[in-house]
Amino acid sequence: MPAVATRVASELRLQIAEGALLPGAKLKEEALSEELGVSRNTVREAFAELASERLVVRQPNRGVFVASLEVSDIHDVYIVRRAIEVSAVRGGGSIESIAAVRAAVEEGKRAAKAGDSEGLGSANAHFHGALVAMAGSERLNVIMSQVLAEMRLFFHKASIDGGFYQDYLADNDQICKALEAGDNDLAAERLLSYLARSEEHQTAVHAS
Amino acid sequence: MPAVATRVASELRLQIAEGALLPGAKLKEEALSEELGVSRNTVREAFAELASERLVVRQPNRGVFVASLEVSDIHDVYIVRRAIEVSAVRGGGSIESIAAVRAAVEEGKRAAKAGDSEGLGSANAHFHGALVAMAGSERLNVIMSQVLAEMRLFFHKASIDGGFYQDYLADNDQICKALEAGDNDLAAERLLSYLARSEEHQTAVHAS
DNA sequence: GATTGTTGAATTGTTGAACATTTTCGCCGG
DNA sequence: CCGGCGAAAATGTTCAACAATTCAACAATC
Repeated sequence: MPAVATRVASELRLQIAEGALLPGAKLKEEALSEELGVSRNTVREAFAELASERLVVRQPNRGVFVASLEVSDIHDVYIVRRAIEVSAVRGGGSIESIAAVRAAVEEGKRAAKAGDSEGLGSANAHFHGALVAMAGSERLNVIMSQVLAEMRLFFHKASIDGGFYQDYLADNDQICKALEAGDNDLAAERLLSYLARSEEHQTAVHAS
Repeated sequence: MPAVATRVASELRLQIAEGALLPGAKLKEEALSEELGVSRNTVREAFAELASERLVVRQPNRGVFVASLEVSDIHDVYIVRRAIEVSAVRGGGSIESIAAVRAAVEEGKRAAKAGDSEGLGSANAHFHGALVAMAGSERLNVIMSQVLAEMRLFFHKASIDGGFYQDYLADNDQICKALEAGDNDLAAERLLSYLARSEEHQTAVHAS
């Protein structure tokens, strides 16, 4: 992807992740074109990239909108997560890749101690990314990073009730311990349990 | 994606799948623009779509090329297949979704009887697509369809040695029988065995 | 009053041309 | 043989225009 279009896509990605652009918001080509000092065509190329990541949806002749996830999408996303995360965990990983998982757990602990709610969410994403990275597949990593980006779309609401990451922190530690002990099946079992609870939680938050 | 750009992308997708555009071939914007009677910008939008599907790769300032898979890519793709196909099979499916799997098996048998090698490959793709569809996840279906499209990139060479689909046909039937019997774990086990053999085969063909 | 056309402005879709930037490649001198 | 020079070619980006579509406001009809 060309340099300028990539920059524009990154900028928009950032604004979506930060919540500056809320789900459902319309992205007008001309407005963005002026605001960012690039041509409409370049904005369009950026749109194409974001659309491929499902961060925006393109409605023909109507425009592009920041993706907004329905309750059914939540379930859909968790099906994907179960498939790739559990598969990666079952396959186990190298010493280094497990160390990366451990590092993400510790990162979460530090954030918890510092009361950094933002950092906790970030560490949790790193943890699950590290799980998938154990499989050593570039494609799987890309898929997972897109899934995590999609999840940020509804984390804004979910993270309101603080302290809900606390439980997950312990889960993550347990999963990591099982991996370090070489008991991949136990790790997978714990991960499945975590994912079930997480999905339930997210669904509950968004049903209201 | 706009209408014209979509049409162009489909056209290129077809030519790649048929082997009219071989891996590594360069796609020149101006040439395609003239040939298809669309503007360069539109061709670029089509490129963006194909790049997101990994059918072409974009090398900045150098152009776009039909993707060409290395041996390491083969392994990578099979990691993804193991993750999503096995997960879907383990989760089982509805009566109708299993019927779709059965339909793909029968489609393969008909093609075999007719000596239609092309149809055999197509039926095999349908079979594995139907397996993933059991999970009922739109995202998983999209991922699988892209993986299958990628695999067509090196099927051209592999399908040369005829009769190699014959064995797979029996495998598919056995997997389907296990699903129909409700024994998802057995189906998953057989699928894993199939995937291992298939990967070995593809690797062998491409090592030469 | 509610549904249905109609009109016109706003937005997206697509084109074509122009220019900047980068790569490619032949060529020439050493 | 080769390292650099420069022209040609291809991509990256912008700009301006027009076509096609959507959308909202308003008129018309029942």
